[in-house]
Amino acid sequence: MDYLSLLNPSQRAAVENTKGPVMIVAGAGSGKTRVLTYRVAHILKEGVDAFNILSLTFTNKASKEMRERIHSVVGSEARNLWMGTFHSIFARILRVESERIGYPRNFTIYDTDDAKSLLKTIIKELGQDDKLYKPAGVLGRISAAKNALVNAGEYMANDENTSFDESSGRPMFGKIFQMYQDRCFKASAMDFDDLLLKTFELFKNHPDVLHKYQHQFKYIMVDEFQDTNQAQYAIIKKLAAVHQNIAVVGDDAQSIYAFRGATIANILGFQRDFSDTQVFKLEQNYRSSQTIVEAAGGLIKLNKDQIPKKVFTTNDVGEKIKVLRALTDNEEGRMVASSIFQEKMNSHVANKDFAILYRTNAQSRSLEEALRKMNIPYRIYGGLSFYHRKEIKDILAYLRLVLNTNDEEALKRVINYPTRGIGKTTMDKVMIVASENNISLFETLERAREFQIKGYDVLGDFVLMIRSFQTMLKKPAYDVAMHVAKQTGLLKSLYEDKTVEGIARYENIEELLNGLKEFSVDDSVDEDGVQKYGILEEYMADIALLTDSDNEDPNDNDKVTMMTIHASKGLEFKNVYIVGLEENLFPSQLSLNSRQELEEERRLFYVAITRAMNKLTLSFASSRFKFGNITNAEPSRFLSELDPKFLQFDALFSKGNSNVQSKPTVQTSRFGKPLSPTAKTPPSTVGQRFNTPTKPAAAPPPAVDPNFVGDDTKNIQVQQRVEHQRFGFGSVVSLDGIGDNRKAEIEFEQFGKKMIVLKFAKLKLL
DNA sequence: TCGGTTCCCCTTTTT
DNA sequence: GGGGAACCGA
Repeated sequence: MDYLSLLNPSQRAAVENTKGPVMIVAGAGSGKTRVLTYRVAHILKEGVDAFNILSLTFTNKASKEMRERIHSVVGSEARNLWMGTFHSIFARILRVESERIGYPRNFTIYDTDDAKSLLKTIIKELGQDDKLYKPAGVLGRISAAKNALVNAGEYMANDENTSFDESSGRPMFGKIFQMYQDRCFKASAMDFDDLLLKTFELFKNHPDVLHKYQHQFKYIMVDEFQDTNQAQYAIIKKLAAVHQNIAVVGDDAQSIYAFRGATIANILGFQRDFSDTQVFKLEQNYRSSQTIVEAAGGLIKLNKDQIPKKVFTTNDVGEKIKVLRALTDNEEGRMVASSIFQEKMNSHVANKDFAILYRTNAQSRSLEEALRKMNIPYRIYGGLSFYHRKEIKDILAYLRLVLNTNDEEALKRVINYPTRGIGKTTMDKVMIVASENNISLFETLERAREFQIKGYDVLGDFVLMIRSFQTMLKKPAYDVAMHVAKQTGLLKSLYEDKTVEGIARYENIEELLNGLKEFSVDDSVDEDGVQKYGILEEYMADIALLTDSDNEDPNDNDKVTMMTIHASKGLEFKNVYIVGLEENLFPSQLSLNSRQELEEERRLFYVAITRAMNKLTLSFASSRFKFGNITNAEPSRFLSELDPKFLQFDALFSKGNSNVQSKPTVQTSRFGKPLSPTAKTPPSTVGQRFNTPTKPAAAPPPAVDPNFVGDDTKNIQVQQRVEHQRFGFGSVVSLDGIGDNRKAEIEFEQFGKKMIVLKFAKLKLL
């Protein structure tokens, strides 16, 4: 295959210059994956062994896709490439080298839930308040430290850290960090960040190990370089130090993980650390229409932090970007669904050519509902992924425990599920004994009788059960898992649950077991001609870092894609809908504190726009459900940051509302209050054609007085008598929250107690 | 100890 | 509007 002829000059240069440090600045849609693919193929054609090539990507999806594409160029040799995510490649190295850092080879990888749960346990053990030391917050700070290559000991030794924690009222932070590390170690577990930090430390403290990998990886490639953090960069810098054949590919305009420690400084650092770096810029966009490319380019220019480049395209001008305005989030869903339906009818595009992108996972609900009603098949990526479902985590926890009885989080999860009479009291006792004797929970269970723990017989049964599973570990993974599912009673308890959710859970377990079966069967044979099969240990190592979308059924993929913008990076679709373009949602409320954060949101919008090939539709709603309350929403500032010449507003806008784009009108449609004439929305023009159930826009409950005017509630007091536009008379019982979150608990004469968010409620003070 | 209920907090974004 | 923890009664 003459792949070189498929490349433009700068792409070709990026592929052919395989020696020395290379930086490829690749604009959106500029054929980055193609370049990376052919570059690997090219290196292989030069006679380099696949084992000597390391290619790091950011997501499983990206690495899988790239491996497949390389496979199609060079054939089965692609199998031997070291190609995967940072986390999975480093986990693999850490398992091989585990004894150097005192871990067993089959260490557990704690996911975020495990980590938070462990932190919570520690915080309670230290007698601290978990409102002050919020597990998620503590984990975030630990994570930030690790990503900056600071371990617990170093953290505590640094005055700046300790005084910061003291002044922020969290003097115990260092201690918690230290204990967390100790407990992870005792549990033979690592969290995601440990996979990076410990790899770094492994290389730093064991030069012979570093030497080995430095010489093994003669060629290194890093995709999405703009999203690497300090730890990731430090590791690849070490690995590349000998051969210096390192190519990084990235686009600063698509850097959207600064919140997680990714730093653009790596791009600048690279050229400093590798002084003779060749830089190639890929600026021709092959993906999107001119309209889309130029609209996106105009938007991203508003950012101060960026490396200047000029992305251009020779594609058609294409259609304008449509902007849909809805009254509610539900209507937004209907409008998007109708639009997709219509588009399919008119242009004969497949479901899989559509993507709906949103800022937060929570937005998927209204869209799902609308698509379902119109019988449009869809698939949601991310969110509560398969491996995070309770029933899946339960069975995996059993399997984790069988492989690693030190795994405290797994043990706590399954010890009383299905219930076997081991409750909180017993477990509290077990945990105390364990920590007094400095032994694991599992060992404590084994010696429960010796420690005179009440209920030692039941505990003993549990231990025996786990031990009996361990005798099967050399059998195919599927056999073990099936046995575990049956013996623990887990399968039975799910089978007996005939609720809709129960059936779904049972099916999920079936799906997991099917996956295991597939994994267990291996059509190859070993040297002795014996059929090989996958064992549990291998399976668990494989899936620990899988989050979603890897068990895709290729025969069942003509579906509309729904995902967060973050998850969409690197993908492309013919028709893209970006929904929820509202202030405080996109850009996120939490990003409004600094220019840097706002610019990251803008880059995120840039990423979203540039996913689209042919048609792009943006939408927003004037009101949206948030925390169970209807909240008003203003159109996003990002809408007015797009050059209006690229936009086409839907019918609503044209009706005497010409300036709506620069200064969006906000409708207060809360609780069915009649809308001003301009906003009297007919069902969206597309919606009408398809019999969407005639929509009572905001689904308003009881009638309200349209002329009701609320008072300023700034000085509201407890016991204040009030009148609510819907609930009538009542008095304030208590007040809570500050600023926009200020809430009042009000006892209404006819409706009882209600929690009212003052910002949105219309209250008369009496 | 357990199951049901209330209540609280929540929302970025992901490996 | 939902999930999870805390709370409560049997």
